[in-house]
Amino acid sequence: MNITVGMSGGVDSAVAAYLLKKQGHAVTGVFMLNWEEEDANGVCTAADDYEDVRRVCDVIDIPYYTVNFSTEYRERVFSVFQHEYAAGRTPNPDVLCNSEIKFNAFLDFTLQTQADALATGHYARLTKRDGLTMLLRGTDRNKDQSYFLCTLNQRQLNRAMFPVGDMQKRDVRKIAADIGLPNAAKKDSTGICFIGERKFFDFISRHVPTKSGDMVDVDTQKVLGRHQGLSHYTVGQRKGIGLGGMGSGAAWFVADKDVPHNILYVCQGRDHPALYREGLETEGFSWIMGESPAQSFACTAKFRYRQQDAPCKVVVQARGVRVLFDTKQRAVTPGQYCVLYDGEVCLGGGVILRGC
RNA sequence: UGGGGUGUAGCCAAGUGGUAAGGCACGGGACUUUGACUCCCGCAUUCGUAGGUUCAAAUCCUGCCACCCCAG
Repeated sequence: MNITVGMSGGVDSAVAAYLLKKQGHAVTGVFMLNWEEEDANGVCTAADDYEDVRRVCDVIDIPYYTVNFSTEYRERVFSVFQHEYAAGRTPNPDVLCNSEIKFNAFLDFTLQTQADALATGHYARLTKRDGLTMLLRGTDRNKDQSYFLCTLNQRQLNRAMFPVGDMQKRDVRKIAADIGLPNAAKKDSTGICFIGERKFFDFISRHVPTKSGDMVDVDTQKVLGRHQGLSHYTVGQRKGIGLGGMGSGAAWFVADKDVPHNILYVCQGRDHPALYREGLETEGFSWIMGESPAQSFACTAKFRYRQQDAPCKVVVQARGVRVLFDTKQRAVTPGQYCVLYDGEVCLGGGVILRGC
């Protein structure tokens, strides 16, 4: 097969490319440049990453080149990111990036280049069942990235390959080291995909209009201070509230946001009841199989990445799903994705409209 | 300008003669392909201020300053 590997400069995609080449496929490494802003130090990290791609591909001995989807990224991912924050929600741009850029704009592009499939270094697995492509959690429980792939559809998954999805991260690094890949010990990348680690407060300030307002105690309704713009806060957040020396002495957390009135509601104590929700509703829901398994059913849910699965009941609604947790969950956050799982199988995901 | 009280880090607050607890906030790091959470580390040579007593004072004494309360 002719396989294009989306290469980031990291070990996972590098080893993915190596494994496919070793299996006899015709592999081409492609580096995507989707964000052209320098970081706080004036450094363009993408240049360093591409340099790693070059060196890796030389070692593996495969052709490589770079493509630029920064326009598509800005229009289809970043604009949504901005609108969501402006609306008081906390978006997950990386989920959107997978469905709109990597496995959409980029996938289409690679197919036009005669590639048969697009491989990435994601920790997730694919398997066929009844003619459908199922998305499974990555074998490495600590690295599982199926959450980020929750909105991919059959068309996209049918052309996708995740060569390291059934491996442990440490084994991936070992292979990288064994074959002499220069990035074998490179630190895992973090931050928004393609944008990278940022001082988030400043980043939001630059890209989203913010307006300061009152911080109100959810219990007493008293104004305790000023917030610096609702977009800077996420439900359940502790950092940045700046309150101290009051009440019980415990830390304060963001309980809720009133966007129309520009009020940040805060509460004291990590386990304050105001932080808990019985369930949630999503706006729309993307089913991996194309449709829901039933009108209502039991399964587990993650409503943020790297969170333990919460057992729940799901009811499919006209738009989206309604999820009722077996036990109350802390900090259900509008804008984040609620991803459903049936054991190893990722059923799909939808954006959280509200906790309830 | 009679009486009483209080002044310890950005905030709250232990400590009443033996060489500055703790919490919150904040900063840094770890974790992490979102944002958060979490964890770890750091954070008052100094206790309103000026003197005095003492081997030794945030702790005792005196003056001054500030704030609060009661009475005027």
